Amino acid sequence: MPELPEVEIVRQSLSKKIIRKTIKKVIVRNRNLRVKVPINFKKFLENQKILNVDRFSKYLILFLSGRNILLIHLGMSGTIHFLEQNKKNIFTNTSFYNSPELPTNHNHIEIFFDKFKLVYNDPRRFGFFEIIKDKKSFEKRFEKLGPEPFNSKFSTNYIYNNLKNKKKNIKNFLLDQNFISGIGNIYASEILYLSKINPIKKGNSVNKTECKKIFKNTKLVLLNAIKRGGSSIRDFKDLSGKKGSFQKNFKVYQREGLKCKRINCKGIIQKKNILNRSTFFCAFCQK
DNA sequence: AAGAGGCCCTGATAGC
DNA sequence: TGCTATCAGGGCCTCT
Repeated sequence: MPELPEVEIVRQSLSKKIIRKTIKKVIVRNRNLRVKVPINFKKFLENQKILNVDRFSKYLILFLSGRNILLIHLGMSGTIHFLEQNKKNIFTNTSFYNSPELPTNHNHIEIFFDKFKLVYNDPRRFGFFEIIKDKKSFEKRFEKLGPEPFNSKFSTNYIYNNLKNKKKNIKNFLLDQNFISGIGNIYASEILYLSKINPIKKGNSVNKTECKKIFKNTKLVLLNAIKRGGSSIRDFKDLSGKKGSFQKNFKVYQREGLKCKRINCKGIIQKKNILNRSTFFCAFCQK
């Protein structure tokens, strides 16, 4: 479901709720996520205080007082719900990302604090929870991943040097987390549109000027998305204003058959399957 | 070794 | 109505 901007919005909302709070109780209702939830998962969390909520790429990183680290990945369909406990001890939903009401099914993990709880819901179960026990394993966990777009390691030259001898198409490069971390299927299409590059263009035929555009537009698109609270594409029911709104800024994603938004461009947005992921682009202005 | 493709899983929607 | 097929915001593993 979420790409870097959406996970960042979750991180921000979570921070406001749980930093310096202590986990009272944990219920695991279904261990069968993408990675099996460890059998002693509760032990690692209960009575731990949340020191900080960080994020790398699409991973949420919760630093716990006992020095363990909880890693959360939302996969394609994971959502975290915040439920407040009222005077009658009934939990009522106050969701913060993309999920107006707590669904009845697929609530796999519940984390109780004083007066509220977090519920992890994930129909497809591509998400996962992981406990990391020390700093070394923590660094190792992310060592194969490429830099985030905001990291100084990410630069025009970094892009160019990685692409220059490669036959892989540029769309798949942007989705390759070992090259750059945080871009997903929506933002890859959007970045290439703004950069006027055709998604099927091979790495070795992307020139330096184009790399510069990718560099600039990657940061632009992700930062704008964060500014607008991320993109909400599946949940159209909620009107509470808690949804992200970047979907209104999509130039190509889910715009198949519609006119290209570039001024004076006569192109029509096309949809093409690249490595089994839908890719949207304007063949007229993306060369 | 790089790169293509399959697979994990459920739910919504389209088409017959 | 009730089937089947296709597609979803991700990432890991395998095969060539």
